[in-house]
Amino acid sequence: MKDFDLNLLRVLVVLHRTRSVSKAAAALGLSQPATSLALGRLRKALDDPLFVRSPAGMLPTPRGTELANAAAGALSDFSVHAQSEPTFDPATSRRDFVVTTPDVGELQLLPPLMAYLAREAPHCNLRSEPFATADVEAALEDGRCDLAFGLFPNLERPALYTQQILKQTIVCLVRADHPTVQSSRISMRRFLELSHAVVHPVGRSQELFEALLKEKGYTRRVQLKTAHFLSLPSIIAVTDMIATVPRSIADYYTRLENLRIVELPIGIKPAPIRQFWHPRFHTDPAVRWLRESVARLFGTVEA
DNA sequence: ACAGCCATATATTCGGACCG
DNA sequence: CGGTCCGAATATATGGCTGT
Repeated sequence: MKDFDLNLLRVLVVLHRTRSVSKAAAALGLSQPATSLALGRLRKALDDPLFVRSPAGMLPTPRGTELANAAAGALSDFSVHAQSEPTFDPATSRRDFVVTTPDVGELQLLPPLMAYLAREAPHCNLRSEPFATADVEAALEDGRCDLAFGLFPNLERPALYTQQILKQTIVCLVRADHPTVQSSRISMRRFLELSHAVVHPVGRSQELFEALLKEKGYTRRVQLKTAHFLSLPSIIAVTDMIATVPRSIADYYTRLENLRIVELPIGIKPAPIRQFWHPRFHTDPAVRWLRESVARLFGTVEA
C-alpha cells in the first residue's frame, strides 16, 4: 500500500459511477487507454478484477463497490477539510493540551491558566509533562508538546518561536523572626556569613545566580542542597538559613509560612520567562489559541 | 458482419536526476 | 548553471472481444 498512487482513488470512484472506462476517461479528462491502464493498476494493487464487462457496462464486483465507496468517502472527507478554514472553538473543543515547564513555571502558569481553561475551554484538558531539557525541542517539533514555558536558555534559537511573558527576578528568604536579618535588605558580608539552602539543579535562574557568585569570587556555606522547592519554606521557617529563590516562589512561600523576603545584596539581570513553540504549529488554531491565552493572562504585548 | 468498447503496443512529451 | 539522459505518464494507433 505504501506506493499506492492516490490518483487511482478518483479513477476508481468515477469508474464506479459511470460504469464505463470511456465515460470515466472523459469525466476524468484522460484518454480512454490511460483510464484503462489506471484500472489495470487498480486491479493489480487491490488484487481484484473490480469491474467485469457485461452488456450493461462495466459492472463492479462486490469488492469494487466496497472500495469505491471507501474511496469516495475518503475523498469527500478530505475535501471538506481542505475547503474549510481550520478553526478551534474553545467552548466545544475536547483538545488535550500538553505543556512543559519546570515546577517554578508551573506555579506561575497553571493557576491562572487552569482557571482560564475551566472558564473558556471547559472540555479541554491540560497535561504538564516534564520533558528532559534536551528533548523539549524535539517534543515541540513532533507535537508531543504544544508549548514550553519558562527559562530555557538552550531553546533560544531561530528553530523555535518565542515570546517573552515575564521577567524572573530572584530574592532571598529568611524566617520572619530571624535573629540577625531583621530588615528587607542585607549586606553582602552578612549574606556570605549565613548558612545557605540551595535548590539544585532544578532552578535555572538559580544556576545563573550561582554562576555570578562564582565569577565574583564569593564563597559561602551551603548547608542544605535539595532538588525540590516543596520542602524549602518549612525548612527556612524553622532554621537560620537563607535561601535564594525566584520572586514568584518567594511570594507564594511567605503566604504559607512565617517567612520574610530580603532583597539580594547584588544586582542580577532579571531572566526572561518565555513561551516557546515550533514553527510547524504557528498557524495551528488550537496551539495558537493556547499561546495567545497565555500571553493575554500575563498581559504581554506581542514582541 | 459490423459497431461499440476495452486492452495492448507504440510514440511522444514532460519533469527530474545526474554530470560536466 | 546548463545540457543530456532516463523514466513515467499520457496520447495515438491498433487489435480483439461481444452483442446485435
